[in-house]
Amino acid sequence: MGFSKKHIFDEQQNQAALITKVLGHPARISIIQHISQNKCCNCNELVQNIGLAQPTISQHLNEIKKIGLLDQDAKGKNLFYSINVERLNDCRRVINDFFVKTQINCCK
Amino acid sequence: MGFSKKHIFDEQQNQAALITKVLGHPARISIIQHISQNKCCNCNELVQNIGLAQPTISQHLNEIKKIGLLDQDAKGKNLFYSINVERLNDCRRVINDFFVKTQINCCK
DNA sequence: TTTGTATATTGCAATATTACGATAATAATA
DNA sequence: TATTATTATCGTAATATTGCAATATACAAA
Repeated sequence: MGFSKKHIFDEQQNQAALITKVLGHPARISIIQHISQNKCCNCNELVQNIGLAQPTISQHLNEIKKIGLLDQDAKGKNLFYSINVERLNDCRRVINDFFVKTQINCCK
Repeated sequence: MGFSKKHIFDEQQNQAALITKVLGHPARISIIQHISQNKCCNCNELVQNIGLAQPTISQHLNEIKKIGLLDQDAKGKNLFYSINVERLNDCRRVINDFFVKTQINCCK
């Protein structure tokens, strides 16, 4: 198969899984960290810094955009990325909720 | 390709990515939640409750074991799973660290 | 307009993931 | 011992992911 049977799970479960799936690659973790550390970060800088080919970085950026974590600011031929902090907090909350609920259930 | 170039990333990045990758499937989120809610939960109960075939559940359980999140207790022919709460907290900490650091970088 | 720079898209190869039927392995019970 | 119940493993099909070369696109500067 290869595909996931998403319809048998609820909204929350699919949402948590989607967010963690996007984070579930070291390149994407690294990209997010690098963008957060460098206010004006374009694709080329990521390519230089991370050591993956430009199309690969572009592809990973697209995955990260899927959960709304990236803002873009086009300045001439440059495209500067930044983290959407609100969305970052949303994601953090969703994952934290999962951990909190799981832990509470375990310990009662 | 299909494989990830893990060697170009640091320990922390790979660790965060590994944990989130394991959590990045709704079936595994669901399995973890179900085990946490039911003290004595065996494979069969998960199969009944989640609606995936027994080999599929078994496979997902193996993925979750990769990050040490599951304890097993064999009672006769039954195998009862429970959450390793220490490991759960470890994972929570790793992911939380990622979010905290990213957020701090964004807002300075 | 031509050239150069930055990013996206396309196409493809290699590998990984997801799912399940069939079967094996293990242990309790009749 | 034969049967039954529970879980793991094997094999396989379908799909997804990862990575990159080649190419396209968009914009700025010469």
